[in-house]
Amino acid sequence: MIEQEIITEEQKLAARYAKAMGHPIRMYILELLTKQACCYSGDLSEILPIAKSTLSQHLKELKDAGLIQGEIEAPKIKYCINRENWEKARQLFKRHFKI
Amino acid sequence: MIEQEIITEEQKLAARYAKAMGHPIRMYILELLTKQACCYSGDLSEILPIAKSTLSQHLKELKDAGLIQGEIEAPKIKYCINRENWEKARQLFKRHFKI
DNA sequence: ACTTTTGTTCGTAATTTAACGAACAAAAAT
DNA sequence: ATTTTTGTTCGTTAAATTACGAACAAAAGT
Repeated sequence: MIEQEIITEEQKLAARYAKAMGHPIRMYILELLTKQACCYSGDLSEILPIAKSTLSQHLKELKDAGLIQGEIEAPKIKYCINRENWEKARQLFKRHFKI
Repeated sequence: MIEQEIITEEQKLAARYAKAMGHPIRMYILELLTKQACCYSGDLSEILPIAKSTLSQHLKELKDAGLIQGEIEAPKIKYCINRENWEKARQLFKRHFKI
């Protein structure tokens, strides 16, 4: 055998998504985006009690994990859920929680 | 109003659970425990490619998040899912992912 | 009483995360 | 051609995470 892997790729991916969701601010953003399709980071910046640079970091993490995507609508950026990966995450957690 | 909270307690709790799940090792442990009821940490120690002290830390995190519980069966410790909190997490993620 | 088994705690180190303000970049508006 | 708006990047700091081996503790077995 080439490599004896104990932890599956699916578990790694599920952990990756979970980690991205593992902060109240990011959980808030994700829930907002599943409720209302899209939002501008400026809107979030007004609502959330954090510096805009911090918000930018959180958005980047969600983007890097693949859970959201940003579309330029100059000079703003419109953020939406990344449907494809969101569906993947949904399936993984569905199995994880046996829903 | 006393305090203008933007982020709900449910979002905080969901983020707490997500954070606990946000590591491949912990995801593996949780999935194992949902598949086979219980396990001893010694069993995990044999399977997983990490030091037993590191495993102990991961188990403590899952315990602190409330997702698992340990029962002493001297000299071993038997770990199980914490059914009550697991159900709470399941409900939170069910809503989060609209499952 | 001693040894073994089992798992935690301690001490340490490297890395990552979270947070801020300041500086910067890009494009729209004036 | 400036100014404004918008959001990222940079530099920094503090705290948390991940990891290890060594030391320790508790209880069972000999």
